[in-house]
Amino acid sequence: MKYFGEKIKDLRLERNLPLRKVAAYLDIDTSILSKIERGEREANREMVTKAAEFFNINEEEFLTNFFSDQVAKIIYKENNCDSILKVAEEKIKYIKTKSLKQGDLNFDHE
Amino acid sequence: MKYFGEKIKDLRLERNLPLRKVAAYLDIDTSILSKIERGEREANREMVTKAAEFFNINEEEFLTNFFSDQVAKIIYKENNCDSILKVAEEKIKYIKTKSLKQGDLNFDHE
DNA sequence: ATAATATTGTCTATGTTTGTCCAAACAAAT
DNA sequence: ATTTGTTTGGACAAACATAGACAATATTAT
Repeated sequence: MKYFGEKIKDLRLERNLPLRKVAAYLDIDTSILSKIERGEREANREMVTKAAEFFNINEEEFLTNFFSDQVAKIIYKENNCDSILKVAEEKIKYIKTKSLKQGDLNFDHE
Repeated sequence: MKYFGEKIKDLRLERNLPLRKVAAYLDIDTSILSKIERGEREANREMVTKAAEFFNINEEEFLTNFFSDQVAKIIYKENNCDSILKVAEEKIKYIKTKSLKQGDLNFDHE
């Protein structure tokens, strides 16, 4: 049960790499990677993709970890998290079926 | 299957109120409420609470609607939404049990 | 002790969000 | 048709958040 940064760190240590190496690949400063690993800064989607590439890990797994962090972060303080997730799931299903014939619940708002 | 703003709008129209009235109670400009109703701007938690108060609606229901919007918005484009939600659920459970004895997965970052 | 690595804090640039204000568009009423 | 009330849109500015660069400090290993 680790958040994204921790996973990165684990992988990095597992392979005995310095921040420098990974940071270089992700094209960010070591200090930033350090912060990401400790949850002090947020990664972004691009970094997730690159990191999956770098560590040769299934990207989807990484993305799931990354996004679930974000979701958890938004709602973990609420006391009805379960219903929130349930409703969110329904909304997404709804969007995905509707989006075939032009979405109504438009989050993008073009 | 409506997003938060639409719900507000429905309630407002149901009761034949102008934006002005509701906006005044929420202490925001009418133009902003108009935008929220149409999904062009985001509401915030305080507005949700106040709106529940104003319309005399169960606050939790409102909050669920509000937060599920946010969750959906973040992940709806991904193709593994279901796993994301599932993992998020687990993470939250984990946080909530752990937080009794000092959380590890700290999103707040104290 | 030295060198490599990692962490931390500060600064700046940049972007995003948020609200205010005004004017245009629209609707309804008299 | 003109007035009145309502809704919407856009310009603008203030407040806020975020990312990254960099330098200083701390930690670890040899």
